[in-house]
Amino acid sequence: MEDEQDLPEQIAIRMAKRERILASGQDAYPVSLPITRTIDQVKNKYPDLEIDVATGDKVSLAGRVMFQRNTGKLCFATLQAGTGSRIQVMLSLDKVGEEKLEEYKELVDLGDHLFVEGEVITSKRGELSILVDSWSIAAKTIRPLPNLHNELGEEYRVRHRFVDLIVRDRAREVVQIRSKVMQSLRNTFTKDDFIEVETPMLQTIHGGASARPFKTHSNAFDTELFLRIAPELFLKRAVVGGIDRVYEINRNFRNEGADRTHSPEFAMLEAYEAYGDYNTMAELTQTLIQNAAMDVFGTLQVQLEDGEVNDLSGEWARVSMFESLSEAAGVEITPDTDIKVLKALADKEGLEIDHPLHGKYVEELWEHFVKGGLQKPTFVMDFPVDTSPLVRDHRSKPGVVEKWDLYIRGYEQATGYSELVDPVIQRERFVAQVKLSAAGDPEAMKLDEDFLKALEFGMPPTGGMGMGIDRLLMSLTGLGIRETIMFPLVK
RNA sequence: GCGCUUCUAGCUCAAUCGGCAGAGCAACUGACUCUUAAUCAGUGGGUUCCGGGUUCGAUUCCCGGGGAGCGCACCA
Repeated sequence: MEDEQDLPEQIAIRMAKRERILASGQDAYPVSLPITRTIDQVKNKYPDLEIDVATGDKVSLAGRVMFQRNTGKLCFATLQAGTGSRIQVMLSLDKVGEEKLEEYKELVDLGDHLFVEGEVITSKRGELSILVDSWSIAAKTIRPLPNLHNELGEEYRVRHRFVDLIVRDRAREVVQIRSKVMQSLRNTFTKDDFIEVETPMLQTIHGGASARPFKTHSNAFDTELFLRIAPELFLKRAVVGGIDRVYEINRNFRNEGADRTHSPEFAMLEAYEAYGDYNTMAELTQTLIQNAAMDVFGTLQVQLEDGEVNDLSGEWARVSMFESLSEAAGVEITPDTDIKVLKALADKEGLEIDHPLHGKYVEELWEHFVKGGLQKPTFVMDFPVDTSPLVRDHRSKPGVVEKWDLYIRGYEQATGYSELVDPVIQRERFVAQVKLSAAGDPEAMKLDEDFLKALEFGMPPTGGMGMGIDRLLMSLTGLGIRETIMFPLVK
């Protein structure tokens, strides 16, 4: 650290206090403290004491000083636990003595962790308090907390999430909600006999999705490696190996733009079920999300940040992509519709699409005409074949594949397939992707020989689904993605 | 990647048609044994994001760079 002269005033003063504590033979950062109670335990034990009561109950506890009200001979402070619950402590001249009271006033700042021993009482105003017999510093804070009476700025919140978590209840709450949602998802899977695995994040060939990857280099293998854009191809290898019900919740990395709904690293859930198909995966997905809402909020009418309600109840609608598009566009559009007709329609609607694939036009037109109107949870079924290289052809409808996307409040929330398991067709699809890649599409998939070899050993009929965890949190809270991720990337 | 907006004290924000940079909270000194955003009196605290230019003088105007926010594009 720089010279004390150069430090901001408040930091220099606190550094000096730290020195004073150490010089007096005390510890500014003791390794352990004889704590007998948490703040929550005390509050739960005495929910409604009368005014001015002395319980005779001696406790010792610690917390962060959030408010201080120092007077001549009786000082008040509010301690906060990690849970956010708070309790008042009182230091009086007759209990702690003149020397320790002075020392308290001189050395203890807002933000410090304070340890106190004393009796549980209520003040003359009726507030549950600890009447302190003795105190010591539990951890000295060098930097001042921000002012608690204004909202923190957006950038400060994200760059100093540790401070945000101290001062803002909602920040702590979101962390807890996220943890509970993860737990609920895992419970649902466990009840359904799925097992959780972890597959490689460093890959020699990236696959399983259409996206630009992050590249890195292995010194040991002297080779280029990619951070995974999806776990899909490894989870399918697991299914080939007989892990019939398998899922993974872990991070994916995509070298794309970041905005309110996209983060370069994001948590992804993928699940595969042998002898399932895209219908059973739709049911599973609905169950996962509804269970999460019930487990975390106790309701399927989820209250969002802006006051709106996200209604997740009932059986979720299923609509066909081509049918819903035809209806909204007012013209019949099928997999056989000439691509020139699609291009003309796109031009007429002011869409700038320049892509060789028929399916790309269908998807873009669908997003233009239909997507925004899908507020209630809706499975959009049966996608174009040429944009879905890992999905099997529809069992009865020609020209489409058995794939759905789940939309909630206009956002893509999850996707599900009847997986393509025919190694010959899968090879053809990869070859088509390689041609796109050669034609300059940076997101086209690469041909993965090892994955094809796995399919050649026989993959059972399988349903698969993938869901963005951060997106799920957004649907359940109405927050932006950077608020659902505790430490989002900032430059 | 492109466009618009923004960056001032520890935090949240004012102000300047280009002329000594302000407030609230926080901090410091003092008073106060029932406060709770304690109160009262007083005090200090700034590379106005960085670099260059114009100017007697730039925090303000211009150019370049950086961070952030919003919109568009791409994507989940």
